[in-house]
Amino acid sequence: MNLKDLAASLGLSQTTVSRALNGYPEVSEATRQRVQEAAISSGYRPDSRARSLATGKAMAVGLVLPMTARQEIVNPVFADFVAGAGETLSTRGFDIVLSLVKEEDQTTVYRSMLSKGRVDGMIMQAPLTGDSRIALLKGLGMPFVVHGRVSDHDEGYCWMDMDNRHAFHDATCHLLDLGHRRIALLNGLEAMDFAHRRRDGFLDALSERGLKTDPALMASAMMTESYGFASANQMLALPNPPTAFLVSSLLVAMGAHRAIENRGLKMGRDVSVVTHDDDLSYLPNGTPEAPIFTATRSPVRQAGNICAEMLLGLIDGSRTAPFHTKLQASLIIGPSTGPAPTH
Amino acid sequence: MNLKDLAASLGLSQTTVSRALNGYPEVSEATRQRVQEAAISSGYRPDSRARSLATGKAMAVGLVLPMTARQEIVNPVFADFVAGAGETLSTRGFDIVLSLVKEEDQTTVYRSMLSKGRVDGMIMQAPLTGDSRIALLKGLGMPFVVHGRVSDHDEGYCWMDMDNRHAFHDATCHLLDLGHRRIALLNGLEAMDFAHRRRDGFLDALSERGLKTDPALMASAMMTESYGFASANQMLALPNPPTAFLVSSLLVAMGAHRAIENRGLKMGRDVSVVTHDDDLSYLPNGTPEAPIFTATRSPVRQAGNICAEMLLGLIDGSRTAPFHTKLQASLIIGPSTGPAPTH
DNA sequence: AGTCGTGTCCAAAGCGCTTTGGAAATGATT
DNA sequence: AATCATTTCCAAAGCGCTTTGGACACGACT
Repeated sequence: MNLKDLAASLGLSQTTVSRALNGYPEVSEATRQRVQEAAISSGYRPDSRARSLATGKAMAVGLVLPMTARQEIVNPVFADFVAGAGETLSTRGFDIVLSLVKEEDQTTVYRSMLSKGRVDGMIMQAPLTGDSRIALLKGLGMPFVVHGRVSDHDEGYCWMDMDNRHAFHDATCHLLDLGHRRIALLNGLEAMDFAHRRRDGFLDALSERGLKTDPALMASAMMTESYGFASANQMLALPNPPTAFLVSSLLVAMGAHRAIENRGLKMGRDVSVVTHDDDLSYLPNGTPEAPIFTATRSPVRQAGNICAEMLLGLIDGSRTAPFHTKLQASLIIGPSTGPAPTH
Repeated sequence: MNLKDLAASLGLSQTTVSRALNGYPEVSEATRQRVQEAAISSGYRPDSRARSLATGKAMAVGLVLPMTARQEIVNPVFADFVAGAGETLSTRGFDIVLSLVKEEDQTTVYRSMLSKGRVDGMIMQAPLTGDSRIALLKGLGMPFVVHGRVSDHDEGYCWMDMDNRHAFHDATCHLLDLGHRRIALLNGLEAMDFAHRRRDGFLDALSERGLKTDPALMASAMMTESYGFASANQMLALPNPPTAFLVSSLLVAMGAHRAIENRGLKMGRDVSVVTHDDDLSYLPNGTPEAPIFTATRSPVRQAGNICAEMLLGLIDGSRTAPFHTKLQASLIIGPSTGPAPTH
């Protein structure tokens, strides 16, 4: 059943039926009523392609996310981010078209987006340092928003980012204020741009207080629980072990926690831990009333909301690129931090 | 730059240009060469809507996933599942259109899919017990595959499922064989269909050996680390505590592990733990050589591959619904299980 | 009676592609 | 030289919608 058939069955023109269905005023209320009923009872569903072709609007946005084929790992924040973006987009009638991009095949990059008209704009997630995909997106001449940014090149496009540098700077200061002097950094893969910024925040805070960094207390890897366990365990075995850990994700913090307990130490008393918390729905940091870890929190779901909102502004023309949004993480104090032990 | 312009600039007809670009044989190699070069240099990108309208194929599949608005939780396996499905689909030129469906608004359910032509088929994830969405999908008259199934109604549509009942039956037997008699079940939300099946497998194994179940040793909730910690902790405090835990997810198992260690017990010696492991990329169960937990493993990413493959078969007509795929989990033996302590 | 809105509807022209049913040119065969 | 198959190309008809530019009827106002 298409519009033509529906119009014929009603003895009306396609124009009138289309207008009746889409709420245009040039049609009498009685006719509109009649048309709507017929549409429902006949199970008429408009063809989105035809409509999109006629209107020029796809009513969809593309979401491109990297899949490093080598490591076969999927970004754990993805689910919550997409939930946030989807939430915002669906209230405005937009769909999400996923584009899983393997890093290496730059030729077929954005294949789905390569054919025109599928989406009205794009959101890019998790840029790497010096990510070339941004230039690619610019070349497509389509509105886009980046979740995160590329350090050496953060102008000329829209991005939304958490202030990673500031968050880790503050977290480090918090530990320093508690008297900690040997602070370890368990960072994410430094190929990711945000990890870069976090390290900078950490290092700046230390050098502001005239402290030197110990390379043995800095690790960087994919953010898994096992990594947290192994590297914390190793650092705690050093002759001069750290009294505090600054950690890049809750999962890694859980590993560090395990390593601490495993050595008969108590987190928050013998060793302090501050972690970043993306506030993933399936990985809560305890409860709001009783967090497990002291954390710099920035809900990634909200980031999804904001990116979507920004992109929609770009698409409907109410805003023009480039503009940016920077979010500040909030420092949540939990029982995982305490004064540096004195001995 | 559209096909018409491109054809005009080459002095050819649209027909010929279209055929040259799409690899039809009715065009000379020289012309094809010329056309392809012109297409690239002019930055021609075909309009997917127009193409889709003309061919009748959308070259996209819809992925509907529930978002229980109440709990605001996102299914943690989603990311890996979509990675698997996306992997398979992208090699065949298919895109993924996401549809985040809030449970309650059944009216706008599959809004994106409600307008015709956007997708050629759909994959549905994480069905609830007695999920009404399956009837809805049937009504759309479009091929679809369900990841999981609905217990009381698993005929008449395509599904792919891990044999949850069998896996948990075997895991329970494994613990029974080790001499455990008080075994606790930390299950997922029993509104989820798979949780139902897992409980059945667990209960069947117990009753086969003539053992009764203790309601105090059965918990069911969203699968978070905190839940694992809290309920394991509570059960271990019972006058007659369990000697083994059968757990529904790695995250919950980590919480249980924490509770065990927290009480000064040692996992694998004092208390055994078997968990299900979806093999999520960002949440590995140790390493392949050295798993942390004894686990029933079934990679959800592979499930994504299979669902996509099934759906593609349905779409291209090489297979016809309904048919099913049932996967068996493999039992991985790790250090988290050992003989029941005797005292 | 003539004019002017105003409300209601329609025919037809796109949107940019694929595909059908030829047509023209070329070379091979009689 | 005439016939036929082959190769190479094209005009035009969709696909199903939106939207432009009227047409027509009707009552109101001069």
